[in-house]
Amino acid sequence: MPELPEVETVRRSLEPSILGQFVRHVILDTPSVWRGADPDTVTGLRITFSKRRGKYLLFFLEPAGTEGLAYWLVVHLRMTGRLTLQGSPDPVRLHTHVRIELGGKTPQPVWLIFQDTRRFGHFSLVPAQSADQLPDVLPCLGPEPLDAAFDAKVLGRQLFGHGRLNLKAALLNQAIVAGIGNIYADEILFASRLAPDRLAGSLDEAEIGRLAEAIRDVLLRAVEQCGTTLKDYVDGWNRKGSFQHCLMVYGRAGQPCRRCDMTIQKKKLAGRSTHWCPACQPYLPA
DNA sequence: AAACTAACCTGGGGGC
DNA sequence: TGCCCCCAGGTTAGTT
Repeated sequence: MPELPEVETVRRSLEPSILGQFVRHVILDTPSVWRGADPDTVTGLRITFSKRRGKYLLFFLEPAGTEGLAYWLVVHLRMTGRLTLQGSPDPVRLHTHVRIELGGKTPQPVWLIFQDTRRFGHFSLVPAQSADQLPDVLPCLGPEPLDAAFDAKVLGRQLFGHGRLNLKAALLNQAIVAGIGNIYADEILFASRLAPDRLAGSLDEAEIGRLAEAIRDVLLRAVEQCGTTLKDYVDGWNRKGSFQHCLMVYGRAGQPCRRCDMTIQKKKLAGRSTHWCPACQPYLPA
């Protein structure tokens, strides 16, 4: 489920309630979702910083005094993971895997709850050098598309060497650009008027420019709308996103294109269902 | 290098 | 109502 806009929305919704809080207690209901250092290691540490990198959420945990190690708590929600806040550890809803009690800043404790139906999501707890140095448990990730530095030149450089990869696969490749998943890949390609099966190496300069612009534009608009809720996704306070109302192609196979009325097509590409408008996104450049 | 499959999991929907 | 198959927002590993 969660792609960059959803993960960013979760991060922003959690931040005010968890920054500056101390970890009081970690209840690990499903041990297999936890990797790295023992959960008890973080008891007494304070959350001082949160960050998103691609689809990863990172929390920086610092010791209260000068003694002890700092840690990164790295979370990936995969398809159905949810990170929400509640006032108590109960009720324990179905598919709850981790419950973390936070306190110290607020009079009442706050509980950070991790639920994940499919159990693909996971936590990694790793020692940290500094908040500037991201942990090496993160895989190789491409540039952040919402960073100011991201532009056509950066995208062109990232695509170089992947000339024979189709655009759908290229956008889904986290090492080329971080944070794009199946929904936004299709929406981005529609916005840039490029066919999903065009090869990355076949783009001219103008097309790379359109693609870079569409990546930023679609993701920014989706963040403004607090993400896309199709089924499971909610933010830290159980609120749904609203970008599902803005989708132009994803999930619209057989329906008329919102721009030209042509029927939206669907086929499997890069192993994922891919939606596009054959008129707005002709295979051959217009 | 890239395409393809299966794997990790659970649940929902469609067809019969 | 129930069963079977396919599908799902992600990623990795193994194979051709």
